[in-house]
Amino acid sequence: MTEHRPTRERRDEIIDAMIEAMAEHGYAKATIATIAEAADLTPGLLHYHFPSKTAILRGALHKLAAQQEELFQHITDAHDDALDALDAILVAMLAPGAQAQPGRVSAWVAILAEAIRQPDVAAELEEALMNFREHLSKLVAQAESRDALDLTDTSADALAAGLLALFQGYVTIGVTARAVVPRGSALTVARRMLADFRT
Amino acid sequence: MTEHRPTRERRDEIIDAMIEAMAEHGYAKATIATIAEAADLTPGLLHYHFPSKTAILRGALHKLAAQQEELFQHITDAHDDALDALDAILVAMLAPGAQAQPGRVSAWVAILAEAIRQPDVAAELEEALMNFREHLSKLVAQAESRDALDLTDTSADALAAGLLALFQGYVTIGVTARAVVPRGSALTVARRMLADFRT
Amino acid sequence: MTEHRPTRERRDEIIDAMIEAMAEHGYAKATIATIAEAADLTPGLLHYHFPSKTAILRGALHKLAAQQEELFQHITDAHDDALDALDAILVAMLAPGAQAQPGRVSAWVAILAEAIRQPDVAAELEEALMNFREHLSKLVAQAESRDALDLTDTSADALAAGLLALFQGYVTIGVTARAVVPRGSALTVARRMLADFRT
Amino acid sequence: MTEHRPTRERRDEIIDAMIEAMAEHGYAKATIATIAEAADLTPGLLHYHFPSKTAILRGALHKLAAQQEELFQHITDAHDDALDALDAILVAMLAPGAQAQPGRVSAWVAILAEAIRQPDVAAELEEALMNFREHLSKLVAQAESRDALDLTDTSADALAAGLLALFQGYVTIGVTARAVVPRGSALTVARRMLADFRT
DNA sequence: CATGAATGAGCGTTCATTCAT
DNA sequence: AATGAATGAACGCTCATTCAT
Repeated sequence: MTEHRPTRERRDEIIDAMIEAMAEHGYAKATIATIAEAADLTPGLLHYHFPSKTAILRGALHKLAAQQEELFQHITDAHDDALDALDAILVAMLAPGAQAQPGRVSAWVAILAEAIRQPDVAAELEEALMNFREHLSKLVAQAESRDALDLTDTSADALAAGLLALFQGYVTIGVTARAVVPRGSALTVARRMLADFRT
Repeated sequence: MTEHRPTRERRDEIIDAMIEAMAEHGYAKATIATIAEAADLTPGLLHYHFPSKTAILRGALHKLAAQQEELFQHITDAHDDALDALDAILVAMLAPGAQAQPGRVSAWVAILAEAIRQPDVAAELEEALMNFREHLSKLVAQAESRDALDLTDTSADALAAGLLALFQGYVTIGVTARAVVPRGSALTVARRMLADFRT
Repeated sequence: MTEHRPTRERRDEIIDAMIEAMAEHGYAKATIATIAEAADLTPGLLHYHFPSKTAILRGALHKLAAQQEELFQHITDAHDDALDALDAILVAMLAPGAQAQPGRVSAWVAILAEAIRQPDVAAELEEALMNFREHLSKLVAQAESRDALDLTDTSADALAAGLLALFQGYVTIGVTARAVVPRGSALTVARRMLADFRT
Repeated sequence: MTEHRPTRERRDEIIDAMIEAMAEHGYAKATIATIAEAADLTPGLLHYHFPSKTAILRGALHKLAAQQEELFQHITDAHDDALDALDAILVAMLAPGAQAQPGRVSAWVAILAEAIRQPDVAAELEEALMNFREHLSKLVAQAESRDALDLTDTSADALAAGLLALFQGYVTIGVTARAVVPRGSALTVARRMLADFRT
């Protein structure tokens, strides 16, 4: 019999189990039973701690986003110059072997797909992406204010969104059709895509 | 009673019905019954023409890809200069209102999600993306050969893949979290991302 | 394997099976599986023919009410005099052994209980009871027009509703606490309750 | 943390909570968790004080019946004449607005429904109804002994049961199909139904 | 080719009850 | 006496697939 533990900890375990399950099978096949088994729990317990499967999914999305945001923040803190920080983020997202946890990426893409048909997931996703964009936007704006970037005809938000789209696209293709992107080319290309904005 | 018609036409109708159904509800809710109704057929008949639901999905992916490829080809044929053609493709993919059929985009993203867990779908998707890349790659290579593009440190395939990733990312975000991308910014940003490669 | 049959017939079989199951166990315990087994069908088939369990319940209510109404009509047709018809209905409802099918009565009470929490069932029930009342009301009004009944201070609808309440009460108590009503007393008492209205 | 209190009081609180919960949602939706919340207790504690959910239900039935019996007794005590007391009970049960607590009535009908499938509940219900009948029976017998009622061809128990059926029927219809009974007609009709027994 | 009823495994969810603390 | 996490069986329902006609 499973030991008793406070809800807070159990919820976290369940979320981790869902991420794990989604990484392998996508959301639809990440059944309550599968998740429960992965966490060595019973199906009933999952619904004791969460009102629905979607709620677990939202929890997973929130956690993945928080970890990503944490990574961005960590990189940002480690660099004095905004442009350096931006480049370091490019490296973290696109360098070969950067996606250290391919499972997490699969889980992320699975969440994207769910967002299409579950409005509450879409809302949570939008919030997360908005946070990422804000983070990138701040760096871009800082660089511009030091005349390190030229945003003529466009805006910090626009460029940040473009970078986000680039990340998202590379990641998605990486999971579904790896061979399309020449090995190691993502970082190089992304850097040159950013180059024209540099002064 | 529905009139008898050759398999080839029926298959096409079924595929259209699946695309339509997926556009509205995603893959999971695009049930055989729903598709059958949309195509004004009976569930049994779908399995007469296709061995499985996945097979219909592959057909849908194939058709959407073919239509996209056709669009690329049409644009390419209409421009003498490779760089002009590339720009026209950017416009077609990213200009505001370019995604004239948001349903098709939803269907496309739904297919992406399925590709994660269905290897045969992933294979078909990879083939389609590879074709797109080849098309873009050819245009890039042509432009380079005329010294209109500078691919130092990278390759035509790499740049083509980057553009593809950018399209994919913008499209995905557009469907799931529209507010993240400032209205009308996609095309402008994409053009400047390409600018550094121009000579 | 069960033979194929048109939906109309299957629906009727399923409704009968639900009535049977409710008679024995009430609605909550009349599970889809139980009903299916009683009709020698598979659970999935029940949902092929009905959208929900409640829909089957509504069907059962409709059928029971129709049969009751048919009985009323048959009795009415068999008597020239409205008062004779009313008395014959009292006999049919309250005479000892009148409730030839105690199971049907149990099913009816189970439906009553469901009507409390399912608004759509309540609506269907109200319609059925209204029909009964109308039928009794017409008989009462006929009798009054021939000066066989005196409705001073009240109305045909009111008396009809009172009779309905009396039926309902006797039937309910008969199913849940039989010993409370002295054997054979229901018809006698009901007749005397009606007596004061007679001229 | 809830203060410790003797079992007797806790049991009463739990029973009240169940009545409250049933009034709103019927028996099936009156879950242990809901009841516990309403009583500001924990689920585990309910099973400390009661062996099962049915036991709580029996307690609720007992309490509602006791309150009804108390009302009957109070009315009886307030009238010297048995016939006056009977009439006052009719008023209390059937006058418009008499059912001051519609929730209690809903709870009562919900209990009726449970009695169909739970024999121990049926036994408790029968006992309660028997007590009501005895009470009415005593009043009827008293009136007869004073030659105020004529029970030729029937008995005090029979008439008492008939009145009980009438109450039950009006109450049941009132909860499930209010429109069937013309507003304010119940008391008038019931009085005339009793009239023929009067001397 | 075509129909649509039939199948059955599997899904998310509920909930009375148990039990370690 | 009290907590609240844990259990597990059962529920209504979905749906790709099969098949008699």
